[in-house]
Amino acid sequence: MRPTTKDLAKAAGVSLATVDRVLNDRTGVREDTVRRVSEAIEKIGFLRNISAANLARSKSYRFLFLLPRSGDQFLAEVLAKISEANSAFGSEAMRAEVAQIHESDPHQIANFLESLNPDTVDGVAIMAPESPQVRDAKLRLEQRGIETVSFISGQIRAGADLAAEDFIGIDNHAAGATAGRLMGRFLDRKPGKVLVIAETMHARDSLERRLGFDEVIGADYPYLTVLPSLETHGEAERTDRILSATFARNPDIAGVYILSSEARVPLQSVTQLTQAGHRLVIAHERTPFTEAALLSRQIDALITQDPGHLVRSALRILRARCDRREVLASQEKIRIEILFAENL
Amino acid sequence: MRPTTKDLAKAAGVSLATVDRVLNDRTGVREDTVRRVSEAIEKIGFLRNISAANLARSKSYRFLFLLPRSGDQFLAEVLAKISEANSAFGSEAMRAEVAQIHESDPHQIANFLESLNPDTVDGVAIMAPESPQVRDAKLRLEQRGIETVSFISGQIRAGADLAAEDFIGIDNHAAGATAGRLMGRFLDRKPGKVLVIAETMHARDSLERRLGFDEVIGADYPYLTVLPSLETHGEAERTDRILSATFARNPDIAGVYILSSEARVPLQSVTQLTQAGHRLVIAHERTPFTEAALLSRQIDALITQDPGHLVRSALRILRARCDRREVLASQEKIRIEILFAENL
DNA sequence: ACGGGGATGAGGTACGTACCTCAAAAATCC
DNA sequence: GGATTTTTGAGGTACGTACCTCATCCCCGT
Repeated sequence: MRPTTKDLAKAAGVSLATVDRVLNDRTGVREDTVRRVSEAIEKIGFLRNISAANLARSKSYRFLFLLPRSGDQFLAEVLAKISEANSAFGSEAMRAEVAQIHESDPHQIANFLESLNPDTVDGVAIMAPESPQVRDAKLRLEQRGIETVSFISGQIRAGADLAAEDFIGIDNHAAGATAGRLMGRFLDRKPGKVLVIAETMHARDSLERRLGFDEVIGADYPYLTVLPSLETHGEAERTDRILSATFARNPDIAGVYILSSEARVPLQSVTQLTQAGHRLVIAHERTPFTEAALLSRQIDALITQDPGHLVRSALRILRARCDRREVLASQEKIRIEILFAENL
Repeated sequence: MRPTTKDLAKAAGVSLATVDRVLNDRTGVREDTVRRVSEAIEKIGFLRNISAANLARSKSYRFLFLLPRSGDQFLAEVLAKISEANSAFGSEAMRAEVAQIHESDPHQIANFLESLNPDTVDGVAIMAPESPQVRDAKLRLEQRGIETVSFISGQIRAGADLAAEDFIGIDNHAAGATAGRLMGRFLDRKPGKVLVIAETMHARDSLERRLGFDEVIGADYPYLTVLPSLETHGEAERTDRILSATFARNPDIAGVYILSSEARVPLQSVTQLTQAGHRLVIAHERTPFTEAALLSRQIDALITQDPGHLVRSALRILRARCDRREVLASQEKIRIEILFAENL
C-alpha cells in the first residue's frame, strides 16, 4: 500500500494537521518541523495522491486554446483534436475551450489575454505570431496566476535553451533542414532549381524552415539552386499567376518545397503546371488533402507534427504547471515526422 | 459543475443506491429502471469520476511487462522507459513490473503466464514470438480476469483487422516497405545490389519487414537486386565472416538494410568492410549506438518506433481495459518514424 | 387478500486529501 | 515568572464514488 498522509504523520512524529500545513505550504510551522516532515517524506517515499487531493479540493482545470482564425485544414485538425481531448480527459476534470482571434493584430490578442480571469481559466495555450505585446500579456497572465504556453508557433527563439515546456511544437529550423535533406537525396545528382512556396514569409516559422532548408541544400547539394520564396497570401488566383510565371521562366525546376501549413492552394497550381508527377514535391502537415495527395503521388514526402500529440501535450503541460509538478520531458517532445505513402 | 451520482439519481427519479446498482452492473434492478437511469445518464451527460471511484475502491493497477532476456540496446531503452513510466504514473495508482524470460521457449513463457495470479496482476504486456502455447495461455489469462496485450512483436497477423488495442507496435510490413522506399529513392537510378541483414529470419517480424521491403523494391526499383537475407544470430565473429564473404562476392552492393533491432554487430562489420560511407545504410530502432551512427553518417536513415510511447500506450490500454473504458485510438497508434541526422 | 420475493430506498462507512476551528502546548518576550 | 505569541494537536466536514445493511415497497401468483 502506498503511504498516506496518516503514515506520514506517524513517521514524522507530528499530527495530521501539521502534515497538512507542510504539504500545502501553510504558515505557522517551525522550520525544524518542516524539515522533520520533509525527511519523513523521503524516508517513507510518500507521494501525494493527486486524485484524492483534487477530489477534496473539488478542483477542475479549465484550459483555453487561443488560435488564429485562418481556416486551413491543419487548424481544423487541431480543433478536432481539442474536442477529442475533451472527451478523453473528461473524466479527469479537465476541460479545454477554444478562442479564435485574428492573428494579424497583436493588440487584439493582448487585449483578449488581458481580459482573462483566473477564476475562469487556469491556463492558456497561445498560438500567435510573436510580438512584444503578446509577450508582455503572457507575463502579466502568469503574474495573475494563469499558466501559459506557446503553441505550435510564436516561440521566442527556436534553438535557444528554452525549456521544452514553454513551447509546444517542432523546431522549425530542423523541419526545414529535414525537408532539405529529403529534397537533396531524392533528386538526382545533377543541377536543377528548387522552388520554395510559402503563404507568407513574414512569420518566423516560415523563415526558420527556409533557413534550415537552405543550410542543408547549400552545404551538401551545391548543384541545386534554391529560388527566392514565392508568397501565395492564401489566394488561389495570385498563386496561379506567379507560379505559371515562375515555371515559364525556370523550366528546370526539379523540386518544389511548400513550407506553409496550407498546401492545398499551391499544390493545385503546381499539379496543373507540371506533367505527370515528374517534379519532386515536399510539403508540410498531414491533412485529408495532403494525405490524399501523398497517396496519389502528387506529393512525394510530407513533414508533419501530430496535432493530437500537440493538443494533449499542451494540456498535460498546463496541468502539470498548475499542480507544480514536473512533466515527463520525453513524452512532450514533439517529433518531426516524415511521411511517405508507405508509413501513413 | 459536472453532474454527480446524486444529480443522476435525481434526474432518473431513483435513489443513490439504485444508481449505484446500475452503474456497477449489480443485480436486482428492473430492466425498465436500468433504462431510465441510462437515459438520464445521456440526458444530463453524467460521467463517472474515475479518480473518485478508484479512491473509493482503493484500487491500484499492477501491470507486468513480459520481455525477452536478450540484451540488445532497444530492449534496454524499453526497460528504461518502463521505469520512467513508473515514476510518471506513480501518482495515479499504477505500477509496472518487468519479467524477463528466454524468448526461445514457448513452454516456459506459457507456464509463466499460467502462474500469474489475478490478485497480484491486473494486466500483462507480452513481447514474445507467436506460438500456439502462448496464444492459449493468453486466452486463459483473459478468462481468469487478467488483461493482455501483445507488445512490439508477436501479434497474430499483421495487416489484419485486429483491433489496435490488441497489438502495441508498428506494422512491420509497412516498416519494411518504408525502408524499401527510402532505399529506392536514395540510391541512384542504376543497377546495384542490396544486402539485407537480420539477426534471424525465424521471427515473423523480420519476415514481414523483408516482405514489405521486397515489395516496394520489386515494384518500383526493378534495377535493384535484393540479396538473400544474411543472419547474424547476434554473433560478431560469424557476422564478420559472412559479411566479408558476401562483400567479396558482390562488389556492387549499393545499399544495406539491417532489419533487426540490434544494428550494432552488423554495422560494425559493414563499416569496416566499406570505404568512407559510400554505401547506403538503413537500420531500425533508435538507440545510443544507432543515434551516434546516424550523426557520424555511418547510417543514412533510421526507421524507428518510440519506446516511451510503446510503454505508455501499453499501460494506458491495459488500464482502459480494466476500467472497461474505450481508449483514444489515435493516441495509441504507434507511428513508423523516419529519422535522419536533421530530425533527431 | 395474502404471502413471497424481487426491487428499491435510506443511511451508513470508507477511500486520501483539503481546509476549518478550537484548544492545548510550547516557545518567546519583557 | 507571567503574559504573549507561535506552534501543534484533535477533531470535524467535505469531495464523488463504492459497497454494505436493513427496512420497505410493489408486484406477482394464488
